[in-house]
Amino acid sequence: MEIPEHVDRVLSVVELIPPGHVMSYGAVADVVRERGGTASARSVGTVMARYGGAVPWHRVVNSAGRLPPGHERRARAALDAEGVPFRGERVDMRAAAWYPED
DNA sequence: ACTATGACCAGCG
DNA sequence: ACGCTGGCCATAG
Repeated sequence: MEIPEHVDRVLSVVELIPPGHVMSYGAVADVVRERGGTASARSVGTVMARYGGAVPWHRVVNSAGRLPPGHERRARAALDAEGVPFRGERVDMRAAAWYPED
């Protein structure tokens, strides 16, 4: 099967996220655009839903720090193991949010 | 916490 | 190319 270009761009950004940190869908979209591609928060979510299995998808959360619907359990376990700080059910974005330097 | 509205993009006919 | 639809969103009220 065929992997579209924009999908590859999104996935390569997600791969950059270091363990112990997270990025929001919107932030990933921003980086993709900085890199000359096109993306929106929602399109990133769609890509993750379909092709996220090959990358650290659990490091991508929404801007409120909520985990992806249907994967809360697994994401929580993975993030927990990496030492990502939580505030109740949500990731503490202030402490865990990450953005690439260049 | 919940709803409503906005905005953007890929997929499909 | 074009319009339509829906999405693991964002933000304001």
